[in-house]
Amino acid sequence: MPKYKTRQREILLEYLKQHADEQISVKQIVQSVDTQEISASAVYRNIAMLEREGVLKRCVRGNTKEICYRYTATDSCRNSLHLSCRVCGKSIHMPSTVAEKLTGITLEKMGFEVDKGNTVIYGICKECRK
Amino acid sequence: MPKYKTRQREILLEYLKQHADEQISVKQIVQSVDTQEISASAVYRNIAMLEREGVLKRCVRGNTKEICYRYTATDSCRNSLHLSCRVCGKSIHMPSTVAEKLTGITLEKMGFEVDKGNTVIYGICKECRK
DNA sequence: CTAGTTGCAAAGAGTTTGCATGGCG
DNA sequence: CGCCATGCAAACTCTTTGCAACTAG
Repeated sequence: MPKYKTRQREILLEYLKQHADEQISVKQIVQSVDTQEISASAVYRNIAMLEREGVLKRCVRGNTKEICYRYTATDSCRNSLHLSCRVCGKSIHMPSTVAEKLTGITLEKMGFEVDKGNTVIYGICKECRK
Repeated sequence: MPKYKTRQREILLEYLKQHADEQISVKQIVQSVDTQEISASAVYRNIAMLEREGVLKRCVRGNTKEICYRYTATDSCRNSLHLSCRVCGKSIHMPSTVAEKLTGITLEKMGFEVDKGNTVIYGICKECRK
């Protein structure tokens, strides 16, 4: 939660919301947003802050060397497991019926309580497997 | 499989074997090995080659910004899921019987093939739940 | 001998930081 | 007005690359 509301922050948040389903790198953001509107350093500073605040979650996309972020303010993400394709970078929401099954097994067999909102399962999605 | 066997490569492979259980970044390697023995650029070039050859596997380490590698000539870690406790920080290895069950469900229900070596499930462990 | 490999230094790429200016509340 | 945020440019760090010298096979 930023202290002030600035035009730059609105632009950045708007961009992030529009890409809420993807995992994007800061570099990508910097290259996508209009540099006339928001400078690179402001992007970096804001991203770091949003990560600190828990609005963005750091994740890694398999086939690049870049650290990526996912926008997690929309609480659709908060309590569900996500699958992340290391090939296309897509983030897939796992239906709660399936998620409950997985977390149930983990709890039963391992005594481990899965934090769904914070767990990302990496692998290869249906389309990319073909 | 390198074409030639050089002293630098032996040093690097020796280092990697000794850290086979860990996920290390190239930066770490560069800082650890004796620069008198092997230059940074040789480390980078060799790591890239070993990755291409499948000897090293790129993987994700949760809380850092670095891309890490794991030596996978020994396939001990390659095929197992890990649980990470948010409270005590412990990393727990999940037995393959349980892991197979989870990945099986994910594949069946979602068509998603889980990359076990790269996935970390966050949550709270048995002891910390009490 | 030949082709792959190395070290060095320079170039690149991405990210962080210091500082003066600007703007939100 | 006070403080936080921004833009710019410089500094930094990590990584890649060009090139001449070296070396394994």
